[in-house]
Amino acid sequence: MDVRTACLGVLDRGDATGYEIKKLFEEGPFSHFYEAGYGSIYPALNRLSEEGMVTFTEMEQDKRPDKKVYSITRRGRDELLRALRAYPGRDRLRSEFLFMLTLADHMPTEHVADIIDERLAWYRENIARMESCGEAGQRPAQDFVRGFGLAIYRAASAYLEENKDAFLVDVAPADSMVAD
Amino acid sequence: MDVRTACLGVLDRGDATGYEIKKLFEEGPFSHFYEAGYGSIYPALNRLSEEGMVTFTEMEQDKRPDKKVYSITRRGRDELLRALRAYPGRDRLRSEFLFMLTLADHMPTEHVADIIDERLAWYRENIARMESCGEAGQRPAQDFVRGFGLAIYRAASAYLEENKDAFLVDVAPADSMVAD
DNA sequence: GGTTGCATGTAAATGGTTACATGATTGT
DNA sequence: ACAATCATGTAACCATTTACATGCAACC
Repeated sequence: MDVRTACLGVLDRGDATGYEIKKLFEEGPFSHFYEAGYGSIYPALNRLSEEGMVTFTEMEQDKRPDKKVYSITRRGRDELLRALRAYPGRDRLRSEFLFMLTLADHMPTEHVADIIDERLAWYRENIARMESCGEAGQRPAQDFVRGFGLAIYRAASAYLEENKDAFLVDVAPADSMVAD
Repeated sequence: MDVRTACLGVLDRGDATGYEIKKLFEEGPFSHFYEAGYGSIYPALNRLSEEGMVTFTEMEQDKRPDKKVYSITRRGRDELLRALRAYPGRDRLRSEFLFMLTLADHMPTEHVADIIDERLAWYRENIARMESCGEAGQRPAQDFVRGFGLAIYRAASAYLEENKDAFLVDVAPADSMVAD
């Protein structure tokens, strides 16, 4: 699923600017399974608009830069529905965090602890954000997916909290390898 | 973390061919947080070897194609250690599955059910594979990361099992939108 | 005076996927 | 007869990241 389709998915929920789409990806209901930068969103919106999948209205604003508010068109919605008839491809995850932990025996124990603590803090923040923003049943689909993300973040942080100390002890003796 | 570094990480555990590295990514202890195809692994190994990060021995085999067994060098290990001194970047996850579920109200309920069931089957397979292969404490780091992956897969499949039916009912009335 | 938020974009570089090419052996 | 496993690679294509460019307002 490329940025193009993801933008159609966002615009299906309501009109938005490129800037807002980015915010939705990083803070809204998509944050835990999607992200994209301006460098891919803006070109995607331009292409979608060339193809007639979206339209936009230019809005002048007071004391703010002009903005383009995008709306999905009939054709865009058809395209989206077509994508929804298929089966989803596999998730693709690339975790530098887990990769590094795999090699924890080559790192000073303190650094391993730092990395895990940082990650725990990140989970806490994200769990809090996801719990607060939009608890009330807006759309069932949204709630279900948010619940899924929460369940995973909670499991991940619980695992780290429960096993972190034992792990650090297990890995600690290998510190000598670093001093080598 | 690009394929280059990931290959160094694998080779740090022991010598391997490009083919074996791919298998480790897709079935071994890296399967739940990394993947790469031959089209990126082979060029990465060639580059690493040009740079002196790895060496290889060509092995002729009976009734099998020749193979190149790669070993990490001193320089390669230094490079790897350098990468481990940094803090990991964020995980990047892109889930077409969750994206589609977000738009479940545009899909026939049966299709949603199919997708969820397929995903549940996938979790079951992977949980089984991860539980069997290498339960015994090989290296603590490996175990810890495997345990993390398992915890997450279990949480994900539990969530789907527990909430799937209610979700399908909640989303069902919107079927009319599809018939539109 | 510096940072953050709003707002849009481009160009180059990176990095990865996909499709192709080859070919023997083993299993169904 | 056909598919899968072992084994290595290239070339074209694609998508995405990163760095850059602009500029005002609000806040600290």
